[in-house]
Amino acid sequence: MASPDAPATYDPRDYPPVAVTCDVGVLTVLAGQLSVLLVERGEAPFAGGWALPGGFVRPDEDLGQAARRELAEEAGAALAASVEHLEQLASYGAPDRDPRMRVVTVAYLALVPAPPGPVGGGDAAAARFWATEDLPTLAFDHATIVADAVERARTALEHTTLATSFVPDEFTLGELRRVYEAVWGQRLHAPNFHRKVQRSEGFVEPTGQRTATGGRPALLYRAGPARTLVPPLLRADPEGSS
Amino acid sequence: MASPDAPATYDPRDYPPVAVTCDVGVLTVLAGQLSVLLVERGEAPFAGGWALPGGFVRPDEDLGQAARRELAEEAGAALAASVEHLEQLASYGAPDRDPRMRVVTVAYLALVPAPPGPVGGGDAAAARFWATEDLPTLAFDHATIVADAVERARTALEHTTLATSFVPDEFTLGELRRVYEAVWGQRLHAPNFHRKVQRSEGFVEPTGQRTATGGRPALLYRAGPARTLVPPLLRADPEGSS
DNA sequence: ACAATAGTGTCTATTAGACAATATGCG
DNA sequence: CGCATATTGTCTAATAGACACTATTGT
Repeated sequence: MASPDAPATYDPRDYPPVAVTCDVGVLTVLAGQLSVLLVERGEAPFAGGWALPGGFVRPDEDLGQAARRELAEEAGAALAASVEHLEQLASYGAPDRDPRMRVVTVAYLALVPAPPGPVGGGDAAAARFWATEDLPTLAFDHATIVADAVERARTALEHTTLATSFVPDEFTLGELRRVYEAVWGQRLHAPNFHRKVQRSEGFVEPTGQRTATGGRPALLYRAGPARTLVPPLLRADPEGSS
Repeated sequence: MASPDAPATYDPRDYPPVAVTCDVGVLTVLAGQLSVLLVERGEAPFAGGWALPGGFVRPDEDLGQAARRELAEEAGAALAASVEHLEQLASYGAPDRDPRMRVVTVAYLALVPAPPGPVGGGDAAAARFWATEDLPTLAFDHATIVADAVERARTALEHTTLATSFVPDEFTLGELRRVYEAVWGQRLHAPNFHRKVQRSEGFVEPTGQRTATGGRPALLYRAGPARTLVPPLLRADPEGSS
């Protein structure tokens, strides 16, 4: 780790202190909109502003553990328990990203099904989901982190089965399709989507049950064992090729 | 960042110190083998062992800058200058990953063309490329980081034009195909590869020049403006779908 | 009947993957 | 020539994308 013959002046103990935090971008699909969980800050800096849930990593805790703990503390145990997927997103460490001191944050991406009621129960003064298309001003560099989280989610849906993390245990293919439509921001052709999902080995498994939702009852499915989608489900036009 | 009402005991200044480092996995294709640059450690822990180039992030430096600086210091300016692509890979922060103290490392992935001569010129006692299939025992958790870097490179070649980072400015499609074969560890059908590359808008541009290499002279190409590959170039069997 | 959602059939243009064949250098 | 590598032609099975159509509920 230490450069083998770094000058003695670079003993880390001589450095100005560095803090390491974890921030979590919790995404869900709410009312047809890809949404992210934000908490209202109670203290400076950015007191009263909105930020991602997160906080300092404790001495004996791994980074992923810290992300889960902070999520439970700030957004409530119920929401933390509903997290179906948690992965590391990226780290952000611009020297001036926190006015108090040097802080490097390791950001995580979490996916949850739409919560049944209002979120809360955590320490934060307020916690709610915001449509990613209509965000308030965010503290620190959290707008960048959210943008990166959204982009990661978009590509994850192409190559993995993670879309099932946005729906309840049992779901219809229509619900799954609406997840794709919300995350990608584009309409999908229902009949073709139906077949492509079923052709992807291990993506979904029928339960045998049906639901009624105002039209013809739909078959219910469960997430299958596959984690990657072969072949991938590609967006029509990701954003140009260059 | 700070949990709005975290107990006062979690002021970061009270914590045992945390250090932040950057480690760089420099990949290249050497002698038909996907290879990674390792440096021999001069000091404890793991003195005499092999590790990724890297070191402590300095107070006023961004994470990516630290990665570039450490690379130049430990592997020589020539190699650092040949880096055609540098991206953040992931962060590693298990509490006991460094025996000296709590160290969180932000790992970067760099891609370079095969170096013309031996690497070196840096501070490290020794620096050389090792085939990723035949690595020595690595210090810290660097074996995990290398494995993640290799996996990232494999999928990057499917969806991006980054394969061109492994070859010189001007190259033949045969050289490009051999990069894919080395990184993916599988043979590719030359005629079909040739056409798929040319059909991918903006992947490569002909220079008009030719080379002779023992067979029919090949046309030389340059990297095109595209950064993403549409359609993607998919591996035959990535590793199963589940 | 009509609206609404689910699901199937089928056609066509495109593509992937395999193989054959040709091109052009070297000894 | 014979060998090696590059490049083009072409065929076939599979796929994507579009559209028409049928199915099953509630009002």
